[in-house]
Amino acid sequence: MSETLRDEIKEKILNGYYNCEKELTLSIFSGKWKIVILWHLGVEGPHRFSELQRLFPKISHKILTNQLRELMEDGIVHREVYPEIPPKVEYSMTDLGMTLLPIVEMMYEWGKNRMNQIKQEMHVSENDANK
Amino acid sequence: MSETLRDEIKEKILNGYYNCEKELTLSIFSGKWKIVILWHLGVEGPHRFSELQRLFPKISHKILTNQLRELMEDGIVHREVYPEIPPKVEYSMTDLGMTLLPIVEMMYEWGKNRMNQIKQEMHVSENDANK
DNA sequence: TTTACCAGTAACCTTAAGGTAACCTCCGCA
DNA sequence: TGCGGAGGTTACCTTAAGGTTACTGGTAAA
Repeated sequence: MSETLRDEIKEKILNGYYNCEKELTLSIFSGKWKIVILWHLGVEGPHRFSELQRLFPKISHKILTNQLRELMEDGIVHREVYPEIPPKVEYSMTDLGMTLLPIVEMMYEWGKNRMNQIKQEMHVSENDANK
Repeated sequence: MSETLRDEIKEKILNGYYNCEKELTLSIFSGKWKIVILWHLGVEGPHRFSELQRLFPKISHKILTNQLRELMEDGIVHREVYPEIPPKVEYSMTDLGMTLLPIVEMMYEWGKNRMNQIKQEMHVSENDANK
């Protein structure tokens, strides 16, 4: 089977876990940090591990490794090791990963609009409370 | 604050849990059955509870209720109760929900393409194994 | 009288995702 | 001698999502 897909996902495909192909897509980028990682790698280009750490101060070392590894196994992200001292490891989007970007961008636009609506409603209800 | 958003999500917004607005979007439709529910309601129109159950034989009663309730709380799905015997409850997309459909459709297209690639690679590797 | 339909609720259990904290390695440098 | 920076791994813990099972209500049909 495909060499660029996590075993867990392969299993789900074979077991008929998915009702529809869109759930495959969701499996790829659902993960607490994945879409933001994709965004940075896709829009800004390759990043070192420590750069990503600095971008997301709240993510722990292990979790970042983990999220990147899964993205790699799914063929979305490429890992390039430079044999230097101290080590340098760069993560970048694969061609396949880039095809995911339009979806992420739509999610960004939708989320931005929705967030604005929510904040407006929030202010309205604050005013209501002050009556 | 907004009356059409789950308390859990409101909390996440206030706590600065999200790094970016796209994660709000993801929160809305990440859930094992949500995107397929959205798809059916969005493309085919309103459905009764029992119709949805028949569409997804593997989903349990409680889980379906749960997924629908969350979608309602987030303002994506509308619930209409008809005071009949036996009870009739119809679920449909809200206007807000419909704005989510393009994203779901892109996820479907991406997933379909990716699934085809995977199946091709699968056959290739099967042939390799038979050499 | 019992069964089935339709929708919902509550108690409980299981698993996987996310997170913490400690370790390791290789080297340069003070 | 020992610290610091690069990236990584391991053991362990916590939480929430998903799931099973069994209960409720009212009525119509067998």
